[in-house]
Amino acid sequence: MNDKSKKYRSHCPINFAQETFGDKWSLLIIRDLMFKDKKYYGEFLLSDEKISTNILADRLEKLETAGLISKAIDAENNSKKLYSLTQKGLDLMPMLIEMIAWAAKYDKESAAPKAFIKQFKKDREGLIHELLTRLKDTSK
Amino acid sequence: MNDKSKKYRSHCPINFAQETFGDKWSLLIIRDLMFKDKKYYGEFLLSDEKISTNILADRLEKLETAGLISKAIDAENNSKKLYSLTQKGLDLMPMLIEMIAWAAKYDKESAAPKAFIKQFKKDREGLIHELLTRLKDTSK
DNA sequence: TTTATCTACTTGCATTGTGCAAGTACTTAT
DNA sequence: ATAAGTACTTGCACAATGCAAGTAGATAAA
Repeated sequence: MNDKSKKYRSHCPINFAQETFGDKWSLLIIRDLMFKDKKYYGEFLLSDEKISTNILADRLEKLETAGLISKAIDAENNSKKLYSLTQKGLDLMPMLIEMIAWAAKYDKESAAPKAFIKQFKKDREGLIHELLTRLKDTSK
Repeated sequence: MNDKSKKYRSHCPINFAQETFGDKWSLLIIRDLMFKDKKYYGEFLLSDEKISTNILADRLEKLETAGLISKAIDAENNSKKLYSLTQKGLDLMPMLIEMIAWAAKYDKESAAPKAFIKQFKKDREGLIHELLTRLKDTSK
């Protein structure tokens, strides 16, 4: 996309979300940033789902354009770039947590940690708060 | 897919969700069933995003195979088929509500009803309960 | 200081998915 | 008996994805 004139199929909120991060890969990148403390290009490439490098580059750029993530030079190594979630990206956490809870319920082989699901059922708000706090700490 | 051997890229819950309904159209169909009281093939075709008929047929089949929706003959008209959400599909409501809230926050032109967002902020659980109750009533 | 390695990409091409237009089959209304 | 409604299927062009290979700048090792 060269200009800012992205045309949405509609302004239905579900559609807006869909068009922003609803492809096969974007949410996996956000997951890696949000729950797996990944920060570097090379780390995203290592995820189980085996994203290919051209798609990763494309999605990182789209997510940055959409304002969900931001990119910076790593202070300790100028050849590395540091990716992180913006507030807009962090605000997806409640949605992702509901998604995880749903998948944990319906996927018999779900890899969702049991402690996570247990805490979700007991204290959803506390879980979200804890995760956000941890994210801010690790990015310092 | 001919057999049951669907191979997931991983059993990460985010990925499971993604592979179940993470294409460009599935969530819009679920939205129509969940919030817009649509039930018939022809009604889905009329949505603002203009899904094409071959894609709609394909997604309805996939969603049924995935157990998110079910299909029945309309009692009042044998040429019509009645689509509805299963429990597995209904269980996506919390996630969709979070998605709507996120999109309403970040899309300046969001079509999300203000009353909806207001109630979400004030009483999320009550909103979900109300919506589920209404769905069960209208399907009677 | 040259060479290798690391990191983040880009490019090319085959395969797969999507979008549009048209057609079909069964059911209901006239 | 004929037309219209409903839910699809088919064919083909175009776009997105997936894989393999290549490139460019920064850092580390000889």
